[in-house]
Amino acid sequence: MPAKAPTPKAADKPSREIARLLRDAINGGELSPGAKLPSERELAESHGVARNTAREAIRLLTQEGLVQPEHGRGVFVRVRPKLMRFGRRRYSRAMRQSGLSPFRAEVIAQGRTPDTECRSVTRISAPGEVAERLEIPAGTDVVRRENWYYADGEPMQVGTTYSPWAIVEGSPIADTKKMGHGSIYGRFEELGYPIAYVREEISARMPTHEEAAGLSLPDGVPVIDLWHTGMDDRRRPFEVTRFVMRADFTALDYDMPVED
Amino acid sequence: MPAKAPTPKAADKPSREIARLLRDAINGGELSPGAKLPSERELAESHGVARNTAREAIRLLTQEGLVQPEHGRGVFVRVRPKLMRFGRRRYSRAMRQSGLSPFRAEVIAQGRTPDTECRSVTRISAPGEVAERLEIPAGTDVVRRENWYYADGEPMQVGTTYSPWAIVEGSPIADTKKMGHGSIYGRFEELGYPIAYVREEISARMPTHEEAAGLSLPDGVPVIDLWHTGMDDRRRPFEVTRFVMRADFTALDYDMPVED
DNA sequence: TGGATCCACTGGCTCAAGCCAGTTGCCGAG
DNA sequence: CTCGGCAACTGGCTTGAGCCAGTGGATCCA
Repeated sequence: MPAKAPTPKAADKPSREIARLLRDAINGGELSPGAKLPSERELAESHGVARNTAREAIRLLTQEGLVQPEHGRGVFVRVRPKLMRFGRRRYSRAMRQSGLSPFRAEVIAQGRTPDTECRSVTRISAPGEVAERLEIPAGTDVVRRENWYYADGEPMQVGTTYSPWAIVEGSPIADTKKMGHGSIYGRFEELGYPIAYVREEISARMPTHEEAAGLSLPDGVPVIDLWHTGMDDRRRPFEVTRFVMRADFTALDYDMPVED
Repeated sequence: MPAKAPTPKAADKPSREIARLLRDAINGGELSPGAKLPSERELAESHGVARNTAREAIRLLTQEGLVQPEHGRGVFVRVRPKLMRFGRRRYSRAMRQSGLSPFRAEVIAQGRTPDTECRSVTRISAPGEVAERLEIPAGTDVVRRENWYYADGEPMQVGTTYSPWAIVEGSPIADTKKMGHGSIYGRFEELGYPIAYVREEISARMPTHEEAAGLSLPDGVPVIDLWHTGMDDRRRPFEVTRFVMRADFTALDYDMPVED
């Protein structure tokens, strides 16, 4: 009869218990987005634990992306941004010249202001993962363009585009920073490479330090890592872009018919 | 001439410095995948810091997914699993009856053993995000099937499928656990809903506690959150599935023609 | 030989204390 | 009234200590 379970409650570790209480308060609406949590010291005192333990609870919630500490100000319930839906991830030839990339279109649709910046254009020898996708020998010369995409001034994604030097030599693609992403396929068409197929390979991971810093990512936000390959009507790849996107702002939609 | 920069090295916080050293050792190959790191106490002593500080360094690397602590054994360099590429995410009618889902195909291609388990089949009223996608009023009765997917016994993804009760009533879909995922579209076709279009909406995020526990996710691994909607030839949705997948094992490939 | 036990080792978690570094509002000098 | 500086907050990070809970090899007993 003594047994071992008078308290099935299992009274979790204090840090997890505090995290649970706060999580419930957030999900239950008692703490709404943007609200300030009690300070670490207050939490510690009110729960009768050391400050480190309260801190650990907050760390857990931060990792879950529920909450965001701001040095000197406090800990705030994260405002969940609307996901940017890069709607129906289909590519139409019309987009080719329009200069309206899926990114710009979506940002404008959300009533925000898009901005794109080409940070660098360089000629390098192709890294393995690029060469593979371009179906060229590793080490072949390629042009690398690094583009940053902003919404209301906040960086949202980085796209690094590679094209074989042999194809783009002499074209503005090879040396000009000023070139909207949307119109780039027009340039390729002039070069004899009309865009006809695209392939996208998607994975997700935690950002590296550099990415987290560059994209001003809060803790606990993963990135979507998307390799985009553009191919001509004979399925010859002529351009690959690696996008690194904030996962908390990004959703990708694909829509496709089922084949026979 | 005195200026302010005799030490541009900036001597980072000790925990970050230790993390950096370990990271370099891992990336540089001195510590190869599967290798055991020095214990927390050793690290602390050899760097002249408190154990907590060494611990913090390891926490950083864990969050980056570089390293995995195992209670009672040590901290190990993560073995980066090969991504499972759910190749060319196109759906062919042939798949309809074959019982060979993209998941099973990929796992077998990797020389691993797939397994699928239907954990529950229940009748519930549709949550908002399901109703929206099924284009039915929220609260309408739907059948919910929860499927778990394993490779070599390890859980890789969970798929929760919802279909309107009105459609599947009487069919094995509505009450049988034993039903391969691949063959489900055959059933729907019998019911007058041939699969003709699919839509997939993809985002990524950190897992909830339950998901992390259920999928035995190590710290610092995000999940891919994929809503899959199956539609018939008139674009009427009849089935939606929400997949939650380990991002460290998953890559999704889409291949599509560019429209005019 | 085979099995249970023990112990030295690992990470997990907490405590109490202290100093540093952003942020903000208040208050007093000009 | 304005501006500078201070003080009282906030989180960030470290220390050194202690106990708990898995792991796995050595050891001892039947």
